Amino acid sequence: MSEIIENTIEELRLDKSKWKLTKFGDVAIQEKGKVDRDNTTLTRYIKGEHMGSEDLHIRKWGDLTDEYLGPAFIRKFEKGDILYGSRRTYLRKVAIADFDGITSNTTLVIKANEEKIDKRLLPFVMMSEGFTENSIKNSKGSVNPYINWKDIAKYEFLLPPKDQQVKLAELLWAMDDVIEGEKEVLNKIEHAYFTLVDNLFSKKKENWEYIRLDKIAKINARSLKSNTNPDYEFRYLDLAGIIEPKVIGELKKMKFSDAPSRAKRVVNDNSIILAMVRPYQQAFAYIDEGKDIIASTGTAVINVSDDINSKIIFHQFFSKKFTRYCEDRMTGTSYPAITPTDVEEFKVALPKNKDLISEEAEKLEELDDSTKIVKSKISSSKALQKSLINQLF
DNA sequence: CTGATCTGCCTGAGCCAAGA
DNA sequence: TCTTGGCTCAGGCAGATCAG
Repeated sequence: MSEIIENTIEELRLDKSKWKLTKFGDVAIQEKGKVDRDNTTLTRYIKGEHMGSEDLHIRKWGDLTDEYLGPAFIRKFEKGDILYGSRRTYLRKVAIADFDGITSNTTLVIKANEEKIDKRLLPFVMMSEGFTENSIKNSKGSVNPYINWKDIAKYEFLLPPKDQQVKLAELLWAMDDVIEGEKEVLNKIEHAYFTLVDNLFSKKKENWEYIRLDKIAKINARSLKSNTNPDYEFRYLDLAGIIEPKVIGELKKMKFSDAPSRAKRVVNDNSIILAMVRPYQQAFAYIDEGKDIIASTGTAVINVSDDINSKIIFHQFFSKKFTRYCEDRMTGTSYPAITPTDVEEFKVALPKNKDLISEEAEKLEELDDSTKIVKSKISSSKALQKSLINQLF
């Protein structure tokens, strides 16, 4: 696919001289239609939170009968309209409605002026860096920056001639199709993964044994002592370091003398790290190479004994059984957390047949790897689409 | 002294109200 | 009615404090 795009960009570059500097207000129309909520057949509404950043698709909505809805929700939108979140425009909330409904006064409802622009192309103009930059730069208000229509309408960009608009819109939507397809694949794989995890670990099974974790693993075995060399330099793994389940971000390098007091737990190779705070968020990660990583005391560092494939332990923490276990035990209202003791006492499931351990662990790893691959495909497809958008507008 | 828990600060985001 | 701006709530974090 990337080849097609390269070629298209090449082709367009030659022609860009024919593109016309155009004001956004000339190709887009702000819809201000209102809804009488007591007297309407419309049932769905869209709040800011229903729109995702950099996601053209509406995936969530509310139902009028659901719950109380603030009086600001009076704006009518129709299928095909573009919704634009006018508050905090750096969030890049641009979405296309695929049904008629109601939204609030702070969500702009926009229609394409189809005499000037192909309606399928307009949303991508709004996704561009230039458009977003304009919105951010012209936003008013300190607590809640927002953009006014007149400042959006002033925004100028290069508009291709109609025949090219059609081609570009087709290309961009084809890329969108690819991304949506990949997302669907991801959903399926993740579903398969969690189904397997729960089948293996959440149900009692014959020929499996249930063993306290501390019988087969060391938990928080090593801590940095206060007499540690102040110049000792390490990478610090705190809760912010686990950006999503199983994913470690860039870790800050620091010296012991500058480190926060909670930088204590020594991480080894093949360590399982569990964030004990808000365990339902599953900020759990597997560290292959743990040399010179120090974790915060908000985590449990688990090292499974060598004769057991530690991956089969790691994946159990993503089971419903473990989530429920945590929910039963965690304490604190604003800062719910489990303790190292809870981790020690958790009973892990292991097949009595040792061969089965590696076999199941491998299946889990395979699904996990596929997830990673599809995720990276999605992010590179998105990056490609984004870079095309920014080369165009 | 070490680890667990509390408290308060900061930020993000939605909602609402006053002013033009 | 539109524009502008602040209030409020919740999440997240980290230093302070507490308890064994």
